[in-house]
Amino acid sequence: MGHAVTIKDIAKILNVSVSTVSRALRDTYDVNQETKKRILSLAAELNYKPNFNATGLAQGSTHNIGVVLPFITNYYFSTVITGIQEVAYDNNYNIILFITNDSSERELSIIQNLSLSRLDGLLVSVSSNSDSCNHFQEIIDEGTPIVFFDRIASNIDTSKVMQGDYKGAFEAVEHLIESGYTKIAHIAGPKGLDFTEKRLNGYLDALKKHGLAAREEWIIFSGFSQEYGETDTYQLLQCEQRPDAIFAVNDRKAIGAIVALKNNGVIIGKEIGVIGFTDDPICTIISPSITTIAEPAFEIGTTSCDLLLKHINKKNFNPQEIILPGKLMVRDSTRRN
Amino acid sequence: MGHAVTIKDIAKILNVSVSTVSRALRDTYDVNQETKKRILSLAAELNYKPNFNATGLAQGSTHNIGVVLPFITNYYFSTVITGIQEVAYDNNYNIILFITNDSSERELSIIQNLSLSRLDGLLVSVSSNSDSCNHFQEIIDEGTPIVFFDRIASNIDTSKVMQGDYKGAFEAVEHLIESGYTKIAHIAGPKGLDFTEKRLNGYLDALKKHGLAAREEWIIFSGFSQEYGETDTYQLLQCEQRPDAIFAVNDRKAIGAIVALKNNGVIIGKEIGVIGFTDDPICTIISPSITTIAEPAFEIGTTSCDLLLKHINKKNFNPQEIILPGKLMVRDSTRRN
DNA sequence: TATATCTATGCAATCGTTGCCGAAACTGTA
DNA sequence: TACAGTTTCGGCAACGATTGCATAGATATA
Repeated sequence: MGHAVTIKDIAKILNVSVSTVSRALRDTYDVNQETKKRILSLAAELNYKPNFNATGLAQGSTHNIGVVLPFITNYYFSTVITGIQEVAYDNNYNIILFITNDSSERELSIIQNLSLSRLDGLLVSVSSNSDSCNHFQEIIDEGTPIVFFDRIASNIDTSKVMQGDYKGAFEAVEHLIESGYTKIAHIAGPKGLDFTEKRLNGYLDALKKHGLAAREEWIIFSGFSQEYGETDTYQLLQCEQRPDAIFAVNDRKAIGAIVALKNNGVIIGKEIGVIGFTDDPICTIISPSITTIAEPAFEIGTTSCDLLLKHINKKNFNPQEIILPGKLMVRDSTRRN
Repeated sequence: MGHAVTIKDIAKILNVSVSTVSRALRDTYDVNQETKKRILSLAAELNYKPNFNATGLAQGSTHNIGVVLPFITNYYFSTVITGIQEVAYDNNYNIILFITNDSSERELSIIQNLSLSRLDGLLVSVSSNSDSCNHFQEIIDEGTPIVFFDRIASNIDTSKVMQGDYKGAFEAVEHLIESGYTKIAHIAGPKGLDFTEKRLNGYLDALKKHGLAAREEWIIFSGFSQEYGETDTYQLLQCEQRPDAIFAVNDRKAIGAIVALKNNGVIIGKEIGVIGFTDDPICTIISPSITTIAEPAFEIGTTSCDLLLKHINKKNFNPQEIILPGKLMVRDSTRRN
């Protein structure tokens, strides 16, 4: 109904020019204290809200940032978004959500149809099967900053925020060793993926540091789902040398391991220890509760958004790569009694 | 770098007026087939993207819809959003996310600071402790349509999309009865909440239909969390007449019930059946797996978004209230052997 | 008193697009 | 040939805000 109040309305009522109103509102030019006060109070009274289409047009900035990610239906990503949203809200930015369903085609289509005029910057976690990242480079070249988080495009020169996969894995395995486990298996992610590698290396180096052997049959690469966790575990139970602990690349696979071990009557913790990665809330619900490395999802969101705002506000902000440490959460699945 | 290509650039290159280009691009006015073809192909070649700030300004519409909800870190809401996003994407709308953290103050602050000029419409699920909904009415009065989903503001005359709480509860209890349980308890939500009432009524009516008694001591009102589910269940186990089945108002409380029953050595399914509501993925992970009523979260998202688009596009679209049915998912927690 | 300086404000162009009005250029009809 | 009717298109004024430039009036300086 009616129409939203504009600076013109205020100008007419107060019998001043629109430019005066604009300047008073933005507190940046010389405006008589008295008139400024009148303008501000009338604006408040009329509940004036700037039209962002107009400001966007005039000064080339909207207060929107785009968030592009594979899913939001899991603990990790939804928590990251909550972190992003927190910083964005505090800085008066809005977030526009783009979900790729982890499909590179969808991702490409989203990026290509993106109306950059609507966005001041972009926060992205690339879909797992997208190989080429030229489309991101083009956006950066056109002047819209991008910050990558979690699943990064490593060949693009911009800020990136990741969790400490290597260190987290190292710490996880070291925890197993310190708890007295010595025959430690790893059910890993798909080969070739960045963080599969990093977590694998953390695992290997922890073993090496403590003089433990890494047997090839104890390392299984497969998908990320619970089902893979189960089948991987059944395979481990067939090994000539049966392991006494399992480091899973993520919590879902750890859950699969738990299920498989239970099905085989193995007493978890006592006979075989299990540790995961992520700290999905399920870890505390399932029995036994699962020891895991908590990923700093919320902080990943806040840091990424902070960085992006810096890129937006300082033209030539130097790209940063930030690695946030995980945190060991000790629970029942690695308690020996 | 450079600047995005505009309609003016195209006009200059082709030596036609901007209005002709605009018309050709929008395919709505009379433009010579030949020139239209030239314009379209040049636009494609130059990778022209309309500036939404400008179109928004000119015709008073952005292609943005706002989504206001309490959380996104749970299965239900993140799935709803995924549904919303799906429809929005297909119709070339973007979604801007506002998270209230389930706080009415935050909700109010968000709504009051909303720049309506940036939004064509709003999809909202109100925060649980917000009593007054005047702020929503004001937005509607100013001409921005709102569609409520899940947690609705019942006194506002606009479209609403909900799940079938009453029928779902009815069906859940009937399933228990058909499975041979006769002494059915209900661990409910907080008193006074809309869907606490509806699920309670479904429970009561199903009992009545089958000539079963509803004992007061078998109905416990408390919070929504797993912990409440546990304490409620301990309380039920103390009852003079011990129930042989529990209908939980949601899955989290059902999980609590499972935990409590396990702790007391009760064999779930055989001695006491448990049924939940939502179909959180945890239901299939936990053991025993939990029978539940699946809420149509994704469909709630798509339907709400569909409705909102109708409100946006037809000025006086008649508000509709849509109730989407849940679906019984039978699992181990209600199998008697 | 005349001139320089400053403060406070207005004017008008601009951002990219839409949409109304009307003018050529062309077609068809009498 | 004259006139009406179509097509096709250009001009121009919005939309709401920002901003460089100009200027009126007040004040200070000589």
